[in-house]
Amino acid sequence: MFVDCRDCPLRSLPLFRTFSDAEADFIRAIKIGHQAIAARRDLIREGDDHLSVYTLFSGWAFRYMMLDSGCRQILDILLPGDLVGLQSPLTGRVRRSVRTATAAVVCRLDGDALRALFQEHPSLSEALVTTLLYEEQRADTRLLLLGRQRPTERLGYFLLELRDRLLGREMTSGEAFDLPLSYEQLADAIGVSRSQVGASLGELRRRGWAELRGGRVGFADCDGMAAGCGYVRTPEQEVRTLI
Amino acid sequence: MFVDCRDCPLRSLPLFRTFSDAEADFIRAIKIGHQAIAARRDLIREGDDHLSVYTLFSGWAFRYMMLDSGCRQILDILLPGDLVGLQSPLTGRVRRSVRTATAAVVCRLDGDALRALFQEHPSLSEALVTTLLYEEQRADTRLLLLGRQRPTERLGYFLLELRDRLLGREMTSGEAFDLPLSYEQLADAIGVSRSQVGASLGELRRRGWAELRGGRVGFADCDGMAAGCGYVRTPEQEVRTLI
DNA sequence: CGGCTTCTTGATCAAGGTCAACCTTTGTGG
DNA sequence: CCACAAAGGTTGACCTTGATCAAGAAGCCG
Repeated sequence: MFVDCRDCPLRSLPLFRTFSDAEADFIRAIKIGHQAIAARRDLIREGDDHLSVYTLFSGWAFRYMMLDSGCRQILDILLPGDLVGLQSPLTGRVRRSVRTATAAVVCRLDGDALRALFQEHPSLSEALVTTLLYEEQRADTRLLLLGRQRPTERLGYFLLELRDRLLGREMTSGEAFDLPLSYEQLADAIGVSRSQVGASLGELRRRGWAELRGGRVGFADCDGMAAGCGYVRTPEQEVRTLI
Repeated sequence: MFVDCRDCPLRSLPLFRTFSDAEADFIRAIKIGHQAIAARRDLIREGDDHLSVYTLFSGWAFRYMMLDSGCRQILDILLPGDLVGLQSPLTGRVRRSVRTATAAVVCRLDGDALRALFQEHPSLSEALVTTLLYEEQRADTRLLLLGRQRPTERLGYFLLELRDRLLGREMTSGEAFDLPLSYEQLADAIGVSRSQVGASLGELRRRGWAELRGGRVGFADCDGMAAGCGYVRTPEQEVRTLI
């Protein structure tokens, strides 16, 4: 499978910045090709030193870190359009891994050639910095969540944030979406135990906010849930650049 | 007080990337001037929409977020050389605040003019992206810490990371340093309660790793402490750019 | 296709961890 | 000398965890 960047269905989403022809040509030139990956496979392993950069084209994945004790912390959920592994070519070895949650397709880019972006496409590098700053904002919010929120609020926030990100990618209407994550993965993402995930899901249901059944989350009262979980929508639109 | 960027004592630290003459001229041109700030003052307040960007010149500060409940989470400690508030001019309004811990001096830059950096200094924008990716790595580690570590390890990790960052700035010999943070601020930084900070400090002392007395941390066994707290030194050298 | 294994969900429970509140001590500056 | 802030410790109440188990779903293999 080879999808020309011009025809990339992600690119037409209003979520992503529009490219100039020169920028599109550049990205197409450093694109190596698409690559299909099965579910639950590591795309990048801690300590890897390779130079590839990927864009998630379809499917779900997540970045994570492990402790020696075997504990895992999921740092972020990756959705289509997200850039994966930019660290390697720029900062060298990285201490985190990336794993698919579902079967996925990635668009593989030549990491070394990507560095020419800064020399040749200033607007694109500004957009990249803006995207990174936006990611930083999301990371800060996750930090607040893990440091100062109760399990139920963490889970509620997590689900609401996912919903908004999926809305931007037109992957949900907003009422419900398929959540391809197990209890254990949810637990590792919000920093609680598996049993706590069960209890928190029960509480979300009891309050009439949301429900997880058969791998699908349904939202009954987003506004109430957002208020109860301290969720504030951060507009993602027109901020992200798709490389 | 006005310090010419060429004479900036921070710039000569091996921690920071060396600048070309053209880059130094550019930074000097967008520098508005130094500004002294008292301890415990907000430099940036949540929701502010101003266009200034700062570099912390001397003193300690921290980024933080508040919840409606009044809970605070300290997101990161800012040390001399750190860039503050880059988000505002690029992404617009931000949801976090920056407060000084000690009396501090900041170097104020024209945020709008800073955007010309991408057009005019490609190497500098690559260095900036690398610095942001390095910050992301630190944020990921804090996430792991908050999600999956016990209070004592969180505190130990926090202190070891601070020590390494101060070493890079030649602000400590490595044996001890002044820590201008209250118990409450430590608690807000590592996501535990004040009483837990006391208990954790006691445990660090009991294990013969480190001790906090009179606002000064002393390290007795860094290697043992690093092993016990899961700390892995991430070399900060030659990664950071000082704008 | 059927039977086997493995994984996931969802619950319960005791053990242990954490918090907010309170108090005393220490140190600082007026 | 006093007022005030922070350090440092204690307590009971509450929350979270890890273990365990049973039922169901999903995947694998002959």
